[in-house]
Amino acid sequence: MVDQKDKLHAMRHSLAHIMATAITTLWPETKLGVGPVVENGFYYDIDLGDTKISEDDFKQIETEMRKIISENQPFERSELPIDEAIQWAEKAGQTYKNELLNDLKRAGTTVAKDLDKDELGTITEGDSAVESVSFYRNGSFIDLCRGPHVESTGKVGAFKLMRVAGAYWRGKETNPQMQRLYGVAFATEKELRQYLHMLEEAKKRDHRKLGAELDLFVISPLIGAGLPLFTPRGTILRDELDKFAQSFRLNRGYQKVWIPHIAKLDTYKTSGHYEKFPELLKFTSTESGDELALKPVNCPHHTQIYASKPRSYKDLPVKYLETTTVYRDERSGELGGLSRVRAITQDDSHVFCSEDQVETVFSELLEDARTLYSQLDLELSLRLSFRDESDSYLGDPAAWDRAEAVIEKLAKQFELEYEVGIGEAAIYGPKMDFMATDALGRKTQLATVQLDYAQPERFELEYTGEDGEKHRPVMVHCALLGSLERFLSIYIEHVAGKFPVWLAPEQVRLITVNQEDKTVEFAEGVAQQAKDLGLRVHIDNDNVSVGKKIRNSELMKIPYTIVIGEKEIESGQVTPRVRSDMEVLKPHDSHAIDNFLKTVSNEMKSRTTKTSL
RNA sequence: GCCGUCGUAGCUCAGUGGUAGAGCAUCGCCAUGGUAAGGCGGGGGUCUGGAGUUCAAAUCUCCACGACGGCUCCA
Repeated sequence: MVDQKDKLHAMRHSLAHIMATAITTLWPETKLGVGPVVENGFYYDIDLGDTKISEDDFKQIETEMRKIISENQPFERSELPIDEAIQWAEKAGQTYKNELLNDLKRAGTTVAKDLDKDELGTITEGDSAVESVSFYRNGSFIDLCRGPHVESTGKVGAFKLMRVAGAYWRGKETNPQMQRLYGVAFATEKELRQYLHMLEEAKKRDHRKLGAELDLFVISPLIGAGLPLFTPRGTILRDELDKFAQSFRLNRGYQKVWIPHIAKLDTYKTSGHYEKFPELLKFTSTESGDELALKPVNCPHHTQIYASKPRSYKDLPVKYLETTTVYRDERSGELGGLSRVRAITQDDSHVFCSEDQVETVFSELLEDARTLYSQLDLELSLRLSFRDESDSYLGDPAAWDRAEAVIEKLAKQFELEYEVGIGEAAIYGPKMDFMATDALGRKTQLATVQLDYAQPERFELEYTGEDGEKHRPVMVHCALLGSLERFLSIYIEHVAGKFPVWLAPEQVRLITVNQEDKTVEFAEGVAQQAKDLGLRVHIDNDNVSVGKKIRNSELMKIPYTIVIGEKEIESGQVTPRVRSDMEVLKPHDSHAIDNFLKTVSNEMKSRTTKTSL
């Protein structure tokens, strides 16, 4: 098994070399960057000066690659002293490789992050961190490379060039931008075809496509990019999800609050956001002269509710809950569908508590997140986001250490799978992020629980302790869904638009067989019964065929469709048509109308994903 | 913001320099129906916007805007 994985890795890596070989054959002036293996394939960064590769060139490159593959050139490894390697790079005009080699010589690494830390600025003659480097040769192509590779170019499996993208040299925005050519590769043609097929399937459940088809949200270029507008159906989804996520915390004594969406700029100067985030959206009120900003976070507002009166240790923990929208000026190229937007609605909560209450508050939220996500059928894992050694964090380092220790302890206690992300912390404290895995196996951060020692300090929050002294509370930030927008982008794709009954914007559709008064009146009666049970029901009385209306209902992914005609009016029985994905025990039974509606209503209340019809 | 691709009717798309098209949707008429598309007809486009080349531009060139895929960023 491990061998297979290593072999595939070598194939992909070898393909990166073969692609570089093809490109340097076609464009001899090409300067090469790096060409590593990535998930499902490989890429190579190249710089052709003013010439740009486009996807139209792929056919030519692929043809050249196949030529190299059919020649079955052996991959030969050789070792070169570092100084000779540098000479080679200079002679070949490979400036990027030259830079890498010099870093290797100087610091023994090419990892930019490590280099930044090191203060190994000078190279003394004859002294280097690395003695020699390895090269791989196939045909006339030579590349600095650690390997390993397959034996020869003929043994690389199936591949396809996918796309070309811009990528900064060594990932730094200030560096020149190179072109990155991505390819996918698998051991066999069959696996490649399966992968490409999976991509097609993923496209079908793209939340942007489903958002339009199911009439959930729209994005108007006039209103602006990254500012989605939710239709009546989409708003039902938002509200139901939000109600569900809030219910956990309401049960634990959280109290709802409300805040305005703007604040004086001073707020964010105090909180520290102003300094750190230039994307803060500010504007000036001409009347008062006050500088105002749209809120990029909710915590400062909530701190001021806390600070509005003296607090005793007996009041703690104080728990506020609010689903509200924050505004961030994300850069234009970063926006996309609902996953990155400029108006972000968070199901946010803030707890003000003493340090010895942190653990309880935190573990309650962990518990809730676990229940919530399992009910939504999403798998969770944890990422503990801790600080790195840079100085861009607020607050006392000793407090940070305590906080990080508490978080790691809880992660272990809950026996959740976790990884530690160094440098992923928020400016004011460490975080515990919940990574949800969706139906396509992709991991996204959704829920987050964050400890904060910094903001209570900055806003000078206090409570009076048992000892009669003033103490500083600790804040715990939490969003269980994260942002409603991003959550929906994942969730819509996870369920492919087939929402469980309790979330479906329309749960029951009544289709009339004809437009006679008798039929319409009967359907209206059924609809009213359904509404009385709290169900979301629509009547389709369009003057088209029954078959067509059934199809429309199926396309809209309505859980239950029932046809109303002579038979139903006389018998008072209906034969529900159940959406194709739902587990049905006895599909074509007929049910008394009120029993049917009650069953659906119970399914809604229990938030089940199965049907008991 | 940067690199690449794309922008034709509400949607999906055809149209390579010479009179703007199809399917679906919409509207009307006929058909009054039984579990995934009934029939016929009508309306709808400054071909994203602007400038240029040309006798002639949806089509070629440049600029702007927007969308998509990446990079960078993400409180």
